[in-house]
Amino acid sequence: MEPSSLSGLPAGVGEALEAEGVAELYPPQEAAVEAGVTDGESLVAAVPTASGKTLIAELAMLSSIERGGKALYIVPLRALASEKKAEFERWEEFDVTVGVSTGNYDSDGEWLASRDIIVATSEKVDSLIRNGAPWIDDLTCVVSDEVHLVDDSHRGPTLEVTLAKLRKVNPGLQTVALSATVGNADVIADWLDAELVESDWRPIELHTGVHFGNAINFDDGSQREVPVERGEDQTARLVADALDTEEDGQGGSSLVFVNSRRNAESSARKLTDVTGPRLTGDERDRLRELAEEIRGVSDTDTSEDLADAVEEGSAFHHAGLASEHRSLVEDAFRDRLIKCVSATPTLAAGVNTPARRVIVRDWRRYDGEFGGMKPLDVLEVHQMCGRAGRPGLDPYGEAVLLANNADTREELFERYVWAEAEPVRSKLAAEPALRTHVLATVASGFAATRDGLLSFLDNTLYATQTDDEGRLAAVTDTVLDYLEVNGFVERDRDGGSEGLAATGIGHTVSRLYLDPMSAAEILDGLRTVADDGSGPVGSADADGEFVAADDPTADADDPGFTTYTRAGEDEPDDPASEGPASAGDAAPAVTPLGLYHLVSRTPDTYELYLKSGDREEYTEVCYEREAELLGDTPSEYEDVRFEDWLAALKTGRLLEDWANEVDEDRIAERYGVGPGDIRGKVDTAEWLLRAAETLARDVEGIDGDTVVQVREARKRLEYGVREELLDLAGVRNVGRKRARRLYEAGIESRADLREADKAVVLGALRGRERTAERILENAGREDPSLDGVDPDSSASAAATAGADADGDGDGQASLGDFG
DNA sequence: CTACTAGAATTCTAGACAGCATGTC
DNA sequence: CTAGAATTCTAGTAG
Repeated sequence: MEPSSLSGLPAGVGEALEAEGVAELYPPQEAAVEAGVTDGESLVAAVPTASGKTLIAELAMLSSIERGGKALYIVPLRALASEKKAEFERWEEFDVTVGVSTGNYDSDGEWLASRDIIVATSEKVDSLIRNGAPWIDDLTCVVSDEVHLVDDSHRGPTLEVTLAKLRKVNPGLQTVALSATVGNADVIADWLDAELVESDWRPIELHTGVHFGNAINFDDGSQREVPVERGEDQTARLVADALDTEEDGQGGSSLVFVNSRRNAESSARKLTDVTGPRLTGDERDRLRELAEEIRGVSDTDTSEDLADAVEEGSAFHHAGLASEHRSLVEDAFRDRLIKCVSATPTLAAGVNTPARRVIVRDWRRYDGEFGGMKPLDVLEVHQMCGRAGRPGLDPYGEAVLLANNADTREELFERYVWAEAEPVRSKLAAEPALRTHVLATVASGFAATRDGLLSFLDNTLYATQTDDEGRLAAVTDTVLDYLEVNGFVERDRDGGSEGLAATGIGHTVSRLYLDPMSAAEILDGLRTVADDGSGPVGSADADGEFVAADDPTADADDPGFTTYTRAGEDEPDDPASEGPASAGDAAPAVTPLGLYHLVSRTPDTYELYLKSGDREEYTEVCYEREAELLGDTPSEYEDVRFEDWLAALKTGRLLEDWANEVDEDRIAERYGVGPGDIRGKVDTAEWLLRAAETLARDVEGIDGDTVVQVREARKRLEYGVREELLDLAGVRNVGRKRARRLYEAGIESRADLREADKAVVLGALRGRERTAERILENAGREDPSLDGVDPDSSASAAATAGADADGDGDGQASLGDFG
């Protein structure tokens, strides 16, 4: 089928596709057209990666727009949002406009409403629905990319509920779901009332095989000799083999999947022996430049190690890297400059980074819940293998699993090569998921009664595939109890069907996109500042499930029997809850650490891993600074939550260090994290503190002064500075480093910048004239020009004595009069 | 006394969404 | 109840 023969698309689109080189639709695309994607039919396309799924989505969206509609494209990752946007922007010449909305990158709401295609993450869509984005009910077509992720226990339920809501708001909505090949695509199609297109067809052949001994055995029966001498590294030989096999005059790149960050780093270092000697002089030069760029991103060991490897044509890729690191590596790999990337699963599901040869070195990964090394899901391995074969560059792709004995080889064939991906299963009926979504569903008016709620939930994948009717209702009831006890919903049990309504604070929590348990924890923590009450009602255990306050061992899977009491109501043994605190027993002061610890122990923050020795170290810190921690410290010996408390304390200290201007490399070393982790933690904490500020204002019984403390703690995280630099760091182009230097030179505030001796400013900024001029301009100085000014060299030395310069010297003067 | 190495003991473990208002060194 | 690879430590040996 030729693109130009398609009907229903904007005029010229078919021809444009042919001009792009799409002479014929791929078979799955043709099947999709036959199933009616261009006529507004809903469709589930379960086809391999890189077999033209995106075009199916484009056909659906473009035809929908041609009929006067509006399309939404839901992606699983923020990084994919920009990738898709760039892809869709080629339709702008046909007057099809594209907008993006993610937590990172947001076009403003009104502008978004005028776009024809909107790309967003599932969480963002959920949030937009909660906040009543006006264009939601104008949608005529929604595409859900990688729908098989509904299987993910953490994020899957959001996608599931969001799709259900979109379809509820908009009954005629065309739903196009793109999925990897999974065991039960028919069930997904059933759920979405959609046609099903299922296919294994790929535009580039994929050979999957297992290497053991001296050869790779492929699934088609063929063999490739890759001898490995004793003591030689299997992976290295396979990478070398791919590089030495020229197609199109170039050797093939490899992608090595390993099971931990450390392995990724050490693998990259080792493979440097393979890639380095095969580089051309020109490549070396370009790689050296790239390495410099990488070093410039961050001055941590991680960054340094990456740069060292990259100079030799090898790289590693994992979530500890800063996002700039990641895209530098991805781009250089796509440009064939980097010959081999050793990666954790970040690269299996992320942006498009194909390689000639994919090597799945580790097929088991540590899983604490499982209690050991757990074999990867078939789906995950298939996704990794699917990265093999670069369209237009490779005649075929090769995916190789590694075995170190004959038995393992057979097992790998059985388990992965021949196996079908497992069926997708909804994870909705779990407390953490329902806690959030039940509240949001009630708060945004999708249900006003318990029956209404259950019937809404009946539109989810969970309902279509469960055989246990009662479970969802049972968990829902548990969650409703929790939400009621914490004051997020009100229940009216008088009528025939129990009435449900979100309270004011419940609405706020829903709109802020907080896990209700996070909100409860934060509110409780902030309240202790005022009245030192007892703990929250039901507290998070390691999984974010909640357990009854009076029975920490309650089985969360058996929700029927837990009961809850309002905080402080009947806990006679707790002396703290008896009567008001005596006059001498002043409320504890709020410190940044207290707040950082508070948000870090919330289920919305990932826990840092406690290494050996950390337990002792942080137990000590915990006792030293117990007065600062908000809420009651669990007992070291009796309470299972103590471990989590310490992990949160570790995170809290990391944040405190950041706000105390500790260098990035120091923090990375001290906490055993990468630059990407630091940014991630700081971001999350910033977000939660902002939410905390809103909550604190919205709710009674929290001191206004506390709100100010929360804001300051947040701002200090935002800029990564101590209190006295807040004003300076707010000036554009002034970060934590420059602010500190200016301050040491006696320039302590924005006002000082406007008045100060230019020579001093220039000296503090180490003679960078352009930078200094920009900063002066940004600070609002009338005459920012630095022509003919010589830097004052004494200003670059730490001159604390110069602090008596003109200006008020109060670095935080502007803090209170905001908002 | 140092350098080296084999084997034992120990260590450590993937990923990443959201709000809000504008810009690090 | 359950793992395994990489790194570090240690003891033994050679130089």
